[in-house]
Amino acid sequence: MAVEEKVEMTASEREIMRVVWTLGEATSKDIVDVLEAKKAWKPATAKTFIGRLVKKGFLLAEPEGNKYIYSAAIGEEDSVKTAAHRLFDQICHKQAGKTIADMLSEAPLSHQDVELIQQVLNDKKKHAVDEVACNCVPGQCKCSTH
Amino acid sequence: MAVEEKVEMTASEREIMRVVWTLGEATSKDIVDVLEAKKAWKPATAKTFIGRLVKKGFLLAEPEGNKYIYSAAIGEEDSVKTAAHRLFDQICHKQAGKTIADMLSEAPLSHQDVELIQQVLNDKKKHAVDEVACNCVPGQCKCSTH
DNA sequence: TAAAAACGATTACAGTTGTAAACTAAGGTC
DNA sequence: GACCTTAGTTTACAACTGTAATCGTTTTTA
Repeated sequence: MAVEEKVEMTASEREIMRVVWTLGEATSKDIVDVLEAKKAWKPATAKTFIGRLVKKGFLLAEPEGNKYIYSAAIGEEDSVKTAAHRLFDQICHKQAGKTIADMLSEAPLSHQDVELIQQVLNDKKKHAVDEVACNCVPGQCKCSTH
Repeated sequence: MAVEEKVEMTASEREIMRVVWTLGEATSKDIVDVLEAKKAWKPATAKTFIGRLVKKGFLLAEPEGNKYIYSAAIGEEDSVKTAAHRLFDQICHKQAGKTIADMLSEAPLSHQDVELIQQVLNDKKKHAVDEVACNCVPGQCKCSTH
């Protein structure tokens, strides 16, 4: 089960996390260097985000000499999954299928990805329903007129 | 082509938009009533969001007597698509497939949805590549170790 | 017609976010 | 040992967000 992200991670903070997810363990210098190149952030900016991520509990800071070794407290996949959930929570369940179809049509995919998705889809075929139940409040989706 | 949302729509603002998308045209009262029921927002709160949406250009306000008739300046599907894009912009292209598979596996789908997705997937099969190109900065994804 | 209700506009105010400079303490360098 | 670099901490500050109260008008209602 995915980690519950009660606190939110912003897009900027995610940039920091990506470095840590990639490196496994990173010093602030590792992080600062990557983001200075990619986003032209000043070292102080990256450091602010590091501090906030530690405070939010997304980054672990292990003291090592006079500095810290940072590592992720949450997995990248879980985090992306949580972000995707947040998006889907904002739309009617009935629209989920269409939305996924949209994303799918625009995503760059490898043969392997296609294969994986096909497998999941096959499984879905067995459990699909005739009509997805609406999860909206009256007046907040067109289900009645569907 | 999807509308470019340079300005962002927050989750709270999207709640307002959903009412308008559903009703097509709405008065502030229509909106206030739905959100008062769903989110327990005070009328003033909903009105603040309405004002911000108008300023951001997501809502059109047509004067009608002493009030306004609100309508959406952007389609719901486009908006959801844009939001999905923003999410995918935050992850490595190589992860798109896996992420879609995750979302797919958790989404509530109807037979019709499954059919639609299967069609898109079939099309994808023809254009899938052997390996998706990484769109990351060095140090920000594990492509080198893939 | 005087009071009440409704509507939009203005103001408020704390918390979050993006962006960073300044400060401080520890370590390495000449 | 005096100084520069480095890492972390503190402070700054404007914009955006969530959450609303209040104000000024207009419209409805008793």
